[in-house]
Amino acid sequence: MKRNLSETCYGFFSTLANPARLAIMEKLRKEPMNATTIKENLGQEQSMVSHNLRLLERCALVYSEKKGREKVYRLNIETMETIFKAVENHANKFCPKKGKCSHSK
Amino acid sequence: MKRNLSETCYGFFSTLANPARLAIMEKLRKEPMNATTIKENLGQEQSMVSHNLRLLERCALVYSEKKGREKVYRLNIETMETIFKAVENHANKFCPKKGKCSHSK
DNA sequence: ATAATATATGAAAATATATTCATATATAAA
DNA sequence: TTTATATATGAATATATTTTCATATATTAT
Repeated sequence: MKRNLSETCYGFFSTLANPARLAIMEKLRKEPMNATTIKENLGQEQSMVSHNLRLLERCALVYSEKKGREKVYRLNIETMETIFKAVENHANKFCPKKGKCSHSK
Repeated sequence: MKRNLSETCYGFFSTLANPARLAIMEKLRKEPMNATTIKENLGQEQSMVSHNLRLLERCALVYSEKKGREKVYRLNIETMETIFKAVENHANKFCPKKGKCSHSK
């Protein structure tokens, strides 16, 4: 399958490059959860959660299943475990101090 | 080593979530290269290349070695091959059409 | 020394993204 | 069938990031 890697990566990484969405992903890594529970657990605005879940789902980083009036989200474990582990390994091996690789100007 | 995964991921992904930087990474994936060659190959502004290489290096996604007045950059292959392959696999498996996972509003 | 080349830096301007607010829709409970 | 709950949507505002420009520094060649 012929794809442009840079473009694919841009979609992928920019979907993940957001603290609120990453917090959601970390929650979902533990267990599936509906949108309201996510909102309550993380103290995020309802509509922000909804916007962000849509982006995550579009990129197939999470799946959802409708359960009555709720919508239960779960992580795409196959992709995300690989990615989380790769980032963890990278950080442990190459980023000596908290904050080094992060967002100090 | 105790780290906050979300924060680590945020630094990592936001460093990668940029088309100009990804283009650099794709070039460096082929072979090491100095900043001027990158600039010429990609037609990017000199100072933008410099700013972006600094971000990539801070996050240890690339390394550099000074060679006279040039600076030769090379990919952190260990990390980046894993990541690129994971994204490629994800896209092939989960993102049926060009543009689906990408940036259509 | 002087000029040329490679890279770096900081700040301003341009652009993109996130967040909130008001409101809509859909489903279930009373 | 009215009310409550869960989620979605669009547009306005707030915030963050990127890009460019002017200029600085460092190294090599003349």
